[in-house]
Amino acid sequence: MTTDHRALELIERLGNLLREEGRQGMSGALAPVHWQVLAYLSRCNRFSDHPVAVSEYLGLTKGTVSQSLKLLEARGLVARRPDPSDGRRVRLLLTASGLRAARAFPPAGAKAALAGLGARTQELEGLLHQLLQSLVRARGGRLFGACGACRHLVRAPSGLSCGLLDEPLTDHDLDRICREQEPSHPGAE
Amino acid sequence: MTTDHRALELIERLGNLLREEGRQGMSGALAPVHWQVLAYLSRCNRFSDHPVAVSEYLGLTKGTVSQSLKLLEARGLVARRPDPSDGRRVRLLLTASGLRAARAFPPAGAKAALAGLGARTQELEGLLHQLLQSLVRARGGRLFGACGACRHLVRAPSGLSCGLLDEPLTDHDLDRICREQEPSHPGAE
DNA sequence: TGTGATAGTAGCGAATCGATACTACCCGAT
DNA sequence: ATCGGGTAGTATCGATTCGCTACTATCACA
Repeated sequence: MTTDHRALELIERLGNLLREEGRQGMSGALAPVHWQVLAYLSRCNRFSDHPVAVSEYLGLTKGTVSQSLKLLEARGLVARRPDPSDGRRVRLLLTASGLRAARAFPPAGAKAALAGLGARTQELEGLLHQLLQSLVRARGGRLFGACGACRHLVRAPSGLSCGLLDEPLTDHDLDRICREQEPSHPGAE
Repeated sequence: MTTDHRALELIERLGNLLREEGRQGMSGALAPVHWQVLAYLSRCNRFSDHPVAVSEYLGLTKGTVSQSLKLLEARGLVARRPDPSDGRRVRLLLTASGLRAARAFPPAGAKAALAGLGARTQELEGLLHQLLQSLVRARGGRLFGACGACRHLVRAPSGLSCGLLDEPLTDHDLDRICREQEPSHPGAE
C-alpha cells in the first residue's frame, strides 16, 4: 500500500539531483529552469518555439516563463522575433552561445550514471514515457512528442506534411518535439 | 549520441510535473520543497531526523533547509527537539497535522498514473534505483536506503542491531531510510 | 587543552514563481 | 463591420527558495 509510491519518490529525488548538478555545473550563473528552457528550445520544432509552449512543457505559468526568457535574452542566449503569421506570437530562437549552453547539458555525472545502465536504458525510457503519458493525459496537458510518431503526420507522394497545421515537413522535423503532437498509436513516442 | 539523454529529459519533466501537481494540490500554501521535507521526515529513521540529513537527501544547503524548517515549524507541521546525545544536533519530528500532510502525498493524479503501469512498477523502481545509486556514488553523496538492506545490519540471537551506530533495531526500523545506509550487496535496495 | 571537523542559525541578495491585471491580436458570429 | 470570447504575451507585486558568507556551539581526538 505504501510501497507503490516508491517510484515517485525516486523520480522526485533524481529530479532534485539532476537539477542541483546543473546548478553547480560550469557557467553556474544559470538556474536549473534556464537549462531546461534552453534544452527545450534546442529540441522543439518551429511550431512550438513560443513562450506558451515552454510554459506548458515545463509546467510553469506564462508569467514565470516570460521573466525567465527576459533574463535569458539579456544574457544573449535567446532571441525573440515576431511571428509573421500571428501578431500575438513571439518566436524564440537560440543564439550561438545559447545553443552551445544547451549542448553542454546534461552534465557529465548524469550522463555517466545513465551509461551505467547499458542496454536497459531503452527499457527505462519506455516506462518513463508511459508514466509521463498517463500523467499528462490525466491533467489534460500536452505530450510534446515528435512529429514522426504523430497521428497528424501525412505521408503523401509529394512528401511529408502535418495534417493539422497543413505544413510540409522535412526529415529533420520528424525528430523535433511539437506542442500539437498526439501519439499515432498508444505507447508511441 | 543524442538519444541517450532521453531518459534524463523524461525524469526531469516528470519531476517538474510532480512538483507542480503538489503545488496546486489542496492546502496549497505549501511549496514543493516543503512536501518533500515532510515526506522525508515521515520515512526516515531516528538516526536521520536531523536538518543535515534533510539537506543531503534533498540536495540543498543547510542554510536553505534551516529556513524551510523554520517555516514548517511556524505552521505547526514540524517540531524541533534537542538531541540528548549530541548537543549540536536537533531532532525533527512531524506533528499530527504534519503527519497528515505527509500522508496526503503524492497527489491522486500521480498515484493513478503509476497504477497504470501495473506490475511493471517494480521494474521501473529497480531501474531508477540503480540510476540513483550510480549518480549518488559519483557525487560522493549518501544513498539513504533502508536498514534492512544495509551492510551494517547485525542479526544476532539477541535481536537486530546496527553495527555502525551500535543500536538495537526493531522490525519497524528496517523499512525506514537511514543516512548511514550502505547497500549490503550491489543493487540492493 | 586546543585544534579541527561538524551541526545549526542568521542575514543578504538574486532569482523563482503564482496571482492579478493589463495590452494586443486573432477569429468567428451576429 | 463590429462585437465578443479566446489566446499570447508582458508587467508588477509579494512570498518563498536558495546559495553564500559569517557566526556560534558542540564534539572528537590528539
